[in-house]
Amino acid sequence: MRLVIAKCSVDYAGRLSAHLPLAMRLLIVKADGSVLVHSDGGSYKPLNWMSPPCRLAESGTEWVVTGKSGETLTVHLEEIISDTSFALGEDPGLVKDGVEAHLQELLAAQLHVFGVGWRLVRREFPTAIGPVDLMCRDAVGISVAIEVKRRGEIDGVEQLTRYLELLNRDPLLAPVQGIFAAQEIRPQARVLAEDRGIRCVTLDYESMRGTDDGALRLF
Amino acid sequence: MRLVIAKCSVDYAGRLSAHLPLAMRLLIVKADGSVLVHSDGGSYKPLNWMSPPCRLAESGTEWVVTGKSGETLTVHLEEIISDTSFALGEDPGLVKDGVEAHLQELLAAQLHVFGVGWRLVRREFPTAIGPVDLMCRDAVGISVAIEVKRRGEIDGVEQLTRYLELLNRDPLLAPVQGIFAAQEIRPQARVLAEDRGIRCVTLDYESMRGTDDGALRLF
DNA sequence: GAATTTATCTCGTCC
DNA sequence: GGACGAGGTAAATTC
Repeated sequence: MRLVIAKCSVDYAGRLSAHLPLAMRLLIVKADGSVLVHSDGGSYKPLNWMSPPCRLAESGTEWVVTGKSGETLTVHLEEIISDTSFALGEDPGLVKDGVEAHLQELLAAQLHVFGVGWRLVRREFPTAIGPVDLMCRDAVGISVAIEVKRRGEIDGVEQLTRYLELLNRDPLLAPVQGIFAAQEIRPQARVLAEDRGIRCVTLDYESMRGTDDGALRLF
Repeated sequence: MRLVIAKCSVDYAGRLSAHLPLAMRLLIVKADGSVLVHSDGGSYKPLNWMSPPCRLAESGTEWVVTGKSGETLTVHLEEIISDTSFALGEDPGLVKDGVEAHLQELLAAQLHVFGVGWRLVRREFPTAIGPVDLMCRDAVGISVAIEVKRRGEIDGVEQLTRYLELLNRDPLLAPVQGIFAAQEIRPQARVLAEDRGIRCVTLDYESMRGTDDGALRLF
């Protein structure tokens, strides 16, 4: 990664034409050749940029970055304050705790959506064939295994069915009921689930976020 | 603007939770307090960031950036390779020649949308009060001044009126007709233009792009 | 791999 | 100031 602080003007010609008048800016040249032009404000979006794949041709005080489709970013360097390079290496990348995990978390805190008196046994309840998303007991103490999905499809019903079959062999747990909970449940999945005695619950993510217990209401 | 090259791990907690494992990265702290975490690849989008307005609290090897709604970006610095600051000053900002310039370009190549036998005299035809977007001659040699806008409003009609008034004083050009061409022409602007004998033409940008002469089909 | 949906969207414009 | 839509959208997910 190369960082250049310089007084420069920049022109872009591609889908649109854009021009940046002469000013002091940060130029970033990444390992893949992409170039970002940042000012000292605004959002994370650069004032101007060239996305990879692209090629940087440097000649004197002019950089010409050419993109895959022929679009060009031209940088005229007037005065270079700093020009440094660093070897950063590969980045392991961002890990997002996505929606499914969050839904599971919200549900664990709001078991009352299934009925009063329910209590959580544990999240990610371990079994020999994988963890059950939520293991609970209802008001009268019946075990309930809940499979949480963002989109409820047949695969998810099959998965829950396998868990239920296994769990029902355990005399300490049996009988175990099943709930298939998802933001959206496909008709075929619903038919299959109900045919197998599995209750289907569609979840309203937004309202669950809004009516949570407060600990999750930070944002 | 402060640039830090450091081995760091980053956590974001806001609308979603996200984590960046330990790796060497570029940290940018802008004048408005916003923070960007960039790797040496990917797009112009940072791996993680905090948008202004926000507040950076630095304590030892930990940065905690808190956003307006309470969301936080936490950076754990393991090893700092470089830490430099620069005064960049205000940026004059991006000038997009975007659609208007492109429309002018397309129109110049497709004068037949006005009528057969038209020819272009020149684009950006200079006058004492500014350039006329397109100066043409129609099939019988009458001069036509065309004002091109993305959105046709009264201002544009006034502008064209001033040009026409000036151009019509030139015996080599007069009489000069006017055309007000825009993707969308506001009713008031249309009324004013037609009242002054200026022809209004609405342009279909997409179809003009689609039927261009090929030279413009680079992107 | 193409099409569709999402986004800590950003950014402008209109009302 | 909020609502609405486009974006050099980019990126993830579904088909």
